[in-house]
Amino acid sequence: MSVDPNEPRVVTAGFNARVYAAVQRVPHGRVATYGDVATILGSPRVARHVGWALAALDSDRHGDVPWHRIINGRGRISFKGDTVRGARQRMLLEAEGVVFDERDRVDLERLRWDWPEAD
DNA sequence: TCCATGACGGCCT
DNA sequence: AAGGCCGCCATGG
Repeated sequence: MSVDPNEPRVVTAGFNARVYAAVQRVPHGRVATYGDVATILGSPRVARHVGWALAALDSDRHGDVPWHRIINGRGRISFKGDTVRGARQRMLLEAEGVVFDERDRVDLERLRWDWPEAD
C-alpha cells in the first residue's frame, strides 16, 4: 500500500485527485476518453490508471465528479464484467442528450471535449 | 520477486 | 467494421 516518495513514478500520489479535477471540467453533454485525461495530466501512457482512479471514486463524490463522461478511445463505454455500471453510465449520458448509434458508440468527433489551454 | 490482472490504446488481421 | 495481440504501469497474491 505504501509508496516510496523517492521512487520516480508516472502515477504520483496525487494522481487520483488530479484525475477528478480534470474530469470535473468536462461539461454537461460532452465526453472525453481515458487517454485524453491521461494526456492532460501529462502522462499519455496511463489511460488505464485513469479508469482505475474513477473506479476508486467514492460514491458520495459521484455528484460532483461526472465520471460517466469518460469513455474509451473508440467512443464506447468500457466495462469488463460490470454491465451494471455500464448501463447506468449510458443512462446518465443519454439523460444529458448524448446519443449512441446502433453500434453503441457516441460521435467523438462532435462530442469530445478538449480542455482549454489555460485553466 | 514473479505473475496475473485491469473503467485503456494502437496496430494488425 | 470487428476482434485479436501486445505494450503500458501500478497493484495484489
